Amino acid sequence: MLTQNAAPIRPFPASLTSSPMARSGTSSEKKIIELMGAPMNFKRDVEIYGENEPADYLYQVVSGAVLTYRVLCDGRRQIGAFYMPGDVFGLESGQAHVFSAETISDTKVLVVKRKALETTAGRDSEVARQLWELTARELERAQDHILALIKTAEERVVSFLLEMAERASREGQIELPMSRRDIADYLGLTIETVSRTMTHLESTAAIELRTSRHVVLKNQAKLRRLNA
Amino acid sequence: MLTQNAAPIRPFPASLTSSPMARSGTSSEKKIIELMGAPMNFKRDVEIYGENEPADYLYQVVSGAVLTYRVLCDGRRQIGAFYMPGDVFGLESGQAHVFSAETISDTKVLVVKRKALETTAGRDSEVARQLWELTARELERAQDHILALIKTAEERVVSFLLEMAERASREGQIELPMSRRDIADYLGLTIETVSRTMTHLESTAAIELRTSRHVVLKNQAKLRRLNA
DNA sequence: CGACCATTTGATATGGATCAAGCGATGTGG
DNA sequence: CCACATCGCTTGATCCATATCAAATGGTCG
Repeated sequence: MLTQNAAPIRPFPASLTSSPMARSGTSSEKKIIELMGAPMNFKRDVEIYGENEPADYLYQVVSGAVLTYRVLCDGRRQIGAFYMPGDVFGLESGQAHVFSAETISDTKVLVVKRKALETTAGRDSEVARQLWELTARELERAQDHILALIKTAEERVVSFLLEMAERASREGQIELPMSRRDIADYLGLTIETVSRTMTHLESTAAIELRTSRHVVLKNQAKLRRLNA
Repeated sequence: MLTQNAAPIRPFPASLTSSPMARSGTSSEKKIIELMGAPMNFKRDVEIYGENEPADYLYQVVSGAVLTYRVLCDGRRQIGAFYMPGDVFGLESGQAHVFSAETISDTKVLVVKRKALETTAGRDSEVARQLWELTARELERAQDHILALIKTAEERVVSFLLEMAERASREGQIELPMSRRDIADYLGLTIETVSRTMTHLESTAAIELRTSRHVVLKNQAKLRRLNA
């Protein structure tokens, strides 16, 4: 009945002490993690961190994809977000992670020690601003997610597709890294409903399913109308 | 079919220029707005700001209560959050508000010009940290809200009651400032379902409804069990 | 090629929405 | 101060979107 998978393998790079570099007038956009991060690789379906573990690191996806989730006592799983190349995850206000994070494809990330960042932020207001902005963007994403969750099944699926299109498409073609189960748990639906809705969207010529993971947006105007 | 009400009256205090004060090593916890804020009063059911208006101010509730919401094109309303005394709202990452804010009782707030705060944050890392923390807390709240929205009706209502109990109760007695409609739009349910669920919780002795707005938590253990 | 897993499709069940009264508290005008 | 109108809440009856249960299909990897 549980939705989990993933063997918990969680190696950390030995080389992650407070790096003593870069603190001058770094006004270059979104570069903190790029500058300070240590690269790390994960296989697909591997846990990067678990709920309740200390939130000591911040991650940026370089390639691949990651999702975060929480599980209710009876096994229902809520996916918090999907992270694609460029996205930052691992931000938490408290000391411990509220979500678990796991890869959905082979993934390369940059990792930064959170303490190091916060220390730097104390000195460099530009770094502080960037951290704030990351959190604010994450908040905005969560708010959009909330909005999606009050919609009908079809609207949720459409929001999802449009969101993915914005983030991971090449001219209306989306290559979904996640399974139907993941999509369902993100949207608060069942896999059957997600699947049926996709099929229905295809039958109305709004999309085309080259394969179950490869979606072509045939009629974006229509999709936007369906998005409520 | 629309859920709106509230006449849009939106006065701003003339006295809100970047105040030139307080910038030293203010390490006093959560005091930025208290220090810099100008008091303002609103009657009940009054709009404080609207979606798409410039997000120039930050607010802290002193007394009363405020809610934020978005409306979909067909009138469905999603309430983002309820703000009680001490809570800060109006934080936005972009230049414009994504939510509207309106009072649900006569309300006193403290108002700070956002630019002033951000300028201060550029100089004072403590202020920057506080701004960040506020945003992070808001994010956490949104994430909990998401989790609530995948649950059953009863679980949603219970989460809501427990949340309110944490924030606005005196020994298990909650005085709800919001209507059933507001609760329903917060939880993604109908007023009928909220009402029925409350009645059902009362019939199982989990709560007592002194009046429709005055809830007594009779059996918190049971409620917590029902919360999933 | 065969086993396995993800996805789709089909049949049925159900939780919550919708439609429709009733009821009780609050406020207003006579 | 009371009669009445109003509004917010509750309760009841029915409907429907989505869940659940079940099976078929298809794609992938040894």
